[in-house]
Amino acid sequence: MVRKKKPEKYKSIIDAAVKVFAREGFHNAKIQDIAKEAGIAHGTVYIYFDSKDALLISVFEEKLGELIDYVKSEIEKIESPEEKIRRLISLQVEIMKENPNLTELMLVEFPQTGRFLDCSAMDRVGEYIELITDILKQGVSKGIFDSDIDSDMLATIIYAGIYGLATRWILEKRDSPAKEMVDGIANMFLNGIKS
Amino acid sequence: MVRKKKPEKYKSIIDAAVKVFAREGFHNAKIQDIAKEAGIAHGTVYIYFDSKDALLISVFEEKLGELIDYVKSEIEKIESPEEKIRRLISLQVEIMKENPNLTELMLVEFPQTGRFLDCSAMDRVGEYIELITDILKQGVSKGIFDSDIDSDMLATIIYAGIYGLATRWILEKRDSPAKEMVDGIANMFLNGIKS
Amino acid sequence: MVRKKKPEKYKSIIDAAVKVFAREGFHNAKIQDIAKEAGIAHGTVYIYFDSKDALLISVFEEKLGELIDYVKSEIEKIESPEEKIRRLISLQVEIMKENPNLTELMLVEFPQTGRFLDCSAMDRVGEYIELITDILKQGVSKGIFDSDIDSDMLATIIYAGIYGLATRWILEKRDSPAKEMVDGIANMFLNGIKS
Amino acid sequence: MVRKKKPEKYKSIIDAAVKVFAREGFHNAKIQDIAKEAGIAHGTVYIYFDSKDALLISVFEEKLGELIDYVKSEIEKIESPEEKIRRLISLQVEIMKENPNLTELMLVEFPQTGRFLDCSAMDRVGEYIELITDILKQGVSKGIFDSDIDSDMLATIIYAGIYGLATRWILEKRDSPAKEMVDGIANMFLNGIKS
DNA sequence: AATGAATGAGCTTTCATTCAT
DNA sequence: TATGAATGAAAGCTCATTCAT
Repeated sequence: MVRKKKPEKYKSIIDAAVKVFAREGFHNAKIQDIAKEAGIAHGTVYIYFDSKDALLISVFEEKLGELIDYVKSEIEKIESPEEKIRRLISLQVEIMKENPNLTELMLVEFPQTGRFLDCSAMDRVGEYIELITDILKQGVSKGIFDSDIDSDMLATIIYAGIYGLATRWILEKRDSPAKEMVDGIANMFLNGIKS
Repeated sequence: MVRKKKPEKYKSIIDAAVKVFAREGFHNAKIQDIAKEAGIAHGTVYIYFDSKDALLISVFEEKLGELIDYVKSEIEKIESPEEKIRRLISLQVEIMKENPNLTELMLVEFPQTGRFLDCSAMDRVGEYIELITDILKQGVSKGIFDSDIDSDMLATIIYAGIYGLATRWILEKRDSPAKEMVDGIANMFLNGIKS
Repeated sequence: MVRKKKPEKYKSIIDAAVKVFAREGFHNAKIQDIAKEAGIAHGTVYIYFDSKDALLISVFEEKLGELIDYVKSEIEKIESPEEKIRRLISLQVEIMKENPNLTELMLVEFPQTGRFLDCSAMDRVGEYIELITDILKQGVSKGIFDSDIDSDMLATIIYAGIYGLATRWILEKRDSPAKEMVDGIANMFLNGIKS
Repeated sequence: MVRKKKPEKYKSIIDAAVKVFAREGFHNAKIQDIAKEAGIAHGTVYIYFDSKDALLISVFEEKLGELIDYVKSEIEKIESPEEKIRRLISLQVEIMKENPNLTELMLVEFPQTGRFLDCSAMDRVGEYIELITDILKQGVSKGIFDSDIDSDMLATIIYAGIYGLATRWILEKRDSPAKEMVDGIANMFLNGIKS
């Protein structure tokens, strides 16, 4: 039997990269470390990825895609725009709790290193904001949200709020991002826009 | 606080570093480039700073301190908590517009690189959030803001919102952060918390 | 000489190696490329050859041997020493035209890389010069060539001339090595030595 | 006093490179070795040369230029075309004896590695052949050389002969390239073309 | 204080070679 | 035999830092 290039190894390198990039930062991370984390020889990394940069891009694309798809699928199950917003925020926080390394990478490393890379992952962020915009528009058309709001702008603000909150949480290594904080941010946003 | 007045060259290196770190990112920035930007030989940098890391820390401390002091002094001139919040947000945006390099550095490089540095600059951020907390508390005690709010948490959310908004603005290289957006974010926050 | 008949795949690897070594140079050539050229997996190369070096040596020995045997057999058919020299030169040029890759390898790669290899192929070159020496000696003993000439030295010069001419031809990627040039070099050599 | 980038160091790296490239071959030569040979740190090489390739190109250009200029200046002192040819050959042999490393590099490494480099040194070779062509043309116009000869072609043959002879000499590590051989090759060429 | 040539640790990347299948 | 994923030694190159001037 002829073995195929194992996709599990691809995944395991991505996962190792998430850990090491998050722990060390992209520039301080050594391919050697990632390989060690994945339990393989460092040369093997180059069978699956063209370069360290390419690995980072793949990490972003794979993981960001996964997350956004997950959030989308969860949001679709919900009818009420208000609940969608609450769910969006709590989902984000859940994800943060369960994938602190990945979150750290996305929030801290992606903006810094990603901007020098020619990378489609940036577009996924736009996609995510569109998701929020759509929810807001639904809410407006249903008369739940104030019709004065600029959905695009507000979507950005909400995204930014979650993003910024998460960043602070990450940077301060808080143990629990507090259910209260989720509700707090959700309430504030919703109070601010409800008609 | 006593601060020895720094020589001109010290300042010019800091300013050059702000530009180059923002342009290239900390890791890609070369001491050589910073020296060139400052119009000096690269060896000279080491007369004023112990290392590249130390230079980055000094940049953060000097500049972040300046900014926070400026914001504080502006806020103090205002009486109304609501207006203080509005002013805070618009100041932040003003600063962003006038110091895009510095803003970029603070928002994008500081979180990434700063966390590996043993650095007092982090504390200044806390100071800034306290500033917001104090405003909120004033508003609550004056009956302007809802007494249910958790000032600490909300301060973090507001800081995070501004931070996140700014980050997106930076990353998307928007030409104008839109007066509307400033009002939008201020209104939403204030609507959400006003009693 | 006893040579075990080599399997087809052995030959095909040698031929692929000639192409790839000539095209890329020995050091730039990858075993992978040679395998691809031969239509096999790169691991298979190591079933037939111990190492990349060994493959190069085999290429030299196989191909140089073939060529020298061919030239010898052609020369033997001719009686006149003068004609033998002319034939020798024109044969060399013919071979060059028909096997540009191999010629390039022999002329350009062999001297450079070959000298680091412990390799019997060098001896075949000596054999080739002896062939020329013998022709010259025959010519002298028949009174056709000047008896003053030092056959060994002259053989080297003639070999060198052909070699050098060919090298220039190779390096300049000339399309036609010009019948005239063959006659020119032959005439000059012969005029110079005829008694 | 401000030190300038020392040109002696540039020269010493070139000279070290000549030795090491000749000894090891370009691909086997390590920058480390060249630096050691020059008595400097390996990083220093990169102050003077952009890359290993660039170093090789510089070696070719510097040294080949020097040699050709030297030969030209010597040839100009001589009146008789016949003597010019003799001098040319003996000069080449002299140079070979005095600079065996450089000769080896020029003859063995240049054709092999040089062809992959975008390099003006190739042109200098053409210049050298033109020098021979001009001598031949002078001889023809003075009635010393046979008017039937094709100067261009013959120049190439003579160059090739010297080149090829030198190559064999190099490869066989002969101790003395024998005054006789110089005369032999000169005589043969001249007998072959004299009118 | 200022300069910039020199240093060398350390990293990414390549690819010949191995070996489990 | 044949395969090709995996290995890891080895080398080019960078750039923060030093220090003689």
